[in-house]
Amino acid sequence: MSTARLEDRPAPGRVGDVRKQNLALVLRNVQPGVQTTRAQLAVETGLTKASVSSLVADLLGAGLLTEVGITRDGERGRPGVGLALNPLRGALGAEVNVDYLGVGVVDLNGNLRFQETVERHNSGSSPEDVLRALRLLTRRAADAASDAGILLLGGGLAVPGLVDADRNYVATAPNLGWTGVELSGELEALLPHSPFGVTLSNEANSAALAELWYGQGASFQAYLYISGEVGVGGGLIIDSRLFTGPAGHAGEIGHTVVQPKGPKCTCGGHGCLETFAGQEAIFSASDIGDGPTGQRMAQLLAALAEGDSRALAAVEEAGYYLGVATATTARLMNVAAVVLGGHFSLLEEWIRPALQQSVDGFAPGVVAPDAVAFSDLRQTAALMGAAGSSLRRALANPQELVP
Amino acid sequence: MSTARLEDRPAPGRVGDVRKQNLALVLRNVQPGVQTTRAQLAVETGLTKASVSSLVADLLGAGLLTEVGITRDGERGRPGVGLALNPLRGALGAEVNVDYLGVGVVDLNGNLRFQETVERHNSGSSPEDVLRALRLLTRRAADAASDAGILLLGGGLAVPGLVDADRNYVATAPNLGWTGVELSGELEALLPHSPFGVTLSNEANSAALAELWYGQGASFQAYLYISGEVGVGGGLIIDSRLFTGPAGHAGEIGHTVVQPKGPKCTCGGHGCLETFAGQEAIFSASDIGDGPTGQRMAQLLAALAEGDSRALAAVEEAGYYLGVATATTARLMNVAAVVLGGHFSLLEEWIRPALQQSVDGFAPGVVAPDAVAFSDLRQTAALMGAAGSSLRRALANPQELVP
DNA sequence: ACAATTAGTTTTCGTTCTGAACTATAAGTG
DNA sequence: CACTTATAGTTCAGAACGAAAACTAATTGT
Repeated sequence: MSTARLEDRPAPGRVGDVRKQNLALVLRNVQPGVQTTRAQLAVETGLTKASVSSLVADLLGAGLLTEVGITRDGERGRPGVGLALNPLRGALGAEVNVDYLGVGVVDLNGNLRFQETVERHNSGSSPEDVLRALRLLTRRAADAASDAGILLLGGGLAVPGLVDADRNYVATAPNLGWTGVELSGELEALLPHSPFGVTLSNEANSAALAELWYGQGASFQAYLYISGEVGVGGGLIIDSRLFTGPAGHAGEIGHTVVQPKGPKCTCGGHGCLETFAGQEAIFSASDIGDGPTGQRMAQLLAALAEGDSRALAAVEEAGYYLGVATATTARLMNVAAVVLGGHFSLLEEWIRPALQQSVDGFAPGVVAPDAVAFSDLRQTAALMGAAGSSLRRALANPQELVP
Repeated sequence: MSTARLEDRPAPGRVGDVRKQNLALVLRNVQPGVQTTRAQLAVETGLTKASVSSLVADLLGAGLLTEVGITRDGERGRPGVGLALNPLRGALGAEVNVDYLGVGVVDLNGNLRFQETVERHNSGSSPEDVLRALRLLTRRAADAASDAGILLLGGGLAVPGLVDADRNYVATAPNLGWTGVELSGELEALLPHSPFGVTLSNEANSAALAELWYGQGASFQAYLYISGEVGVGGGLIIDSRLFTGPAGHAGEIGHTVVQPKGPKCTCGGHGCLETFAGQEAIFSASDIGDGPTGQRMAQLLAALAEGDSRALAAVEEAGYYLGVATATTARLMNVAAVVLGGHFSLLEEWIRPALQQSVDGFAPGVVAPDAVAFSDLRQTAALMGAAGSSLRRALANPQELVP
């Protein structure tokens, strides 16, 4: 994910880079689902009308913008020609998780135009088998996009593990049982010949981005996203971008120390957040037996609804330690909002008060009540984030599509 | 400090911005204390020789570079003209701390050309009084620079508190007793008419940067700096830059939660790192009475040397909890190195083993032994960092000095 | 019908980089 | 010692691009 950092320093400075920058600058000023005009873009970007006209011509040629007729606004003067992001361009999003596969198509306006999820126990299968199964889904998604006239510019694949996006490499995905998997060929096969290719991402990171672009996070520009799946994943959004850290693995909130005297964790440490807020921790503290995740979750929710004291205590404890981690993040990184996703969304009613009380105790006045949000993207979060990342890459590098 | 973030997007929107970028690009490729040539710069930057010659001419005119005679390297061909950063350009660094004032002059090659520290109990005085006293020092520093032929391009003032650098505003400096102080006039008075002015910074942040540019941190590009002064301050260096967080206040490691069951902290929370590793905590746990800090510190060191069990236990506990905070930072932010400064430097012998053991227990294999370093900049750290920031501003914006 | 107003295009100009040719200065060679 | 080779640096023509200003187009108001 050092890609994001490379973008920070567009450095050299050929004269041609100016146009590259300005193409992206103009495009950045076209909001999804909002019409604009050349004149308005000139005002917003500070470029002259002449430059904007020329840039827009290129962007129309690249298929990223479309003219949508005259915008007669009743004002005096010649009406502008409406411009909007081309709804017939999109990206593929895909997710491999422990017990399901998901695919989707998101268009440039941020609409989820197609979506399909199938249950599949992936922790036993080899990466090749899983990706073969996924390919059947992506092919259907690509066909659906094609039928709707949507051209897919690229795609993203989210997996629950540590990835190196630059090398298409999954370093480790504990819950899938994958280690050191190189997927360049498989990614290309998911969506052949797309201009921006298919890139790997971490599932919690992608979900965090989905929340930013398409969900609750839109109201903050900085927050900690905590995803309750089999493990406890995280993503840090700062300045409306994903913070990846020096080596691309930031946001591992699940293994921060929230209780030095706490129990041993699978990561080798102890007192990690995951040992209190992970699925297994909550289920076993609630005295819920083995079984499929969905079923155990239903049992837990039933127990909570009945007021079962063990279940209530377990979820309250999870909320308490989520509060510790949130307080520490707020202090250390100056990130004073938190969005909870995955299974935590289902537990909002019980987690919210415990978390708020905890965070107020540890960092008074730092995290306001309206800075605690719960995701409602559910199972589409990661795949929408993966698709969104691909769309952002296209929007940030429009010159690659200019003829 | 949103300035730092603006620099992230140097977007060469105008054609003229290209030159601005390239001036900085060329300058960035001249290492302090290392000679280079136009030809070498052309290779390193990827620009043509023609462009580099033109850019270098401007930089010579701006006084940022100097020609240092012919570099006859014995190789065939015409020898290049040596180019180096102009040692006759520098910046002022100043620090207001609880019990001393410090000033210094750092030149473009990173040499501390002048330095003076005076003891002064500042926690009682008003900001006006303190800055008046500081002005006497900065005037002497400016005179010394002038005598040495050094032109001061700007300056920096480090204070132990939360600052808003863009508005020259100290939001709060608990240990000085300052709240909501606006210092624009005072800063200008410290160094009148300098091209880049004098800017405010947080003391721990500046020390962290000094460590990066002039100290131990040079060997890492990402680390957590922890400063033991009256409080426990911190600075996060990521990608060889200071990470300021969304609102500019990141790095407050002293108030991260390391022990939920721990004692109440002055910040209103409890179990903060500062309650275990702060000066007061260590002194009182070591049974050392009141007195001037230097004296108490000497007592502590003596007790440790004698093998006093209470002192040893106190410092060991501090190391243990510093390890917790370091482990959490490593996991959350993917920052796997730590540099300790301030009074912690003096305690290296006793803190190092406790910290290393702790961090290995909580995040095994994440922080290598050689990724734990102790500062040896002592009292000059903050002022060198403040001066360095000013020099970096100049080097990053050379066009402002081009005639 | 005509003025006023806003949208967008055309034209000219200045800036800055690139590339190629050219000059300058050294070390090696016979 | 002249000549070749290699490297450093300059000069100049050409191209890309945005800025500025003049111009055309399309609409509302009087």
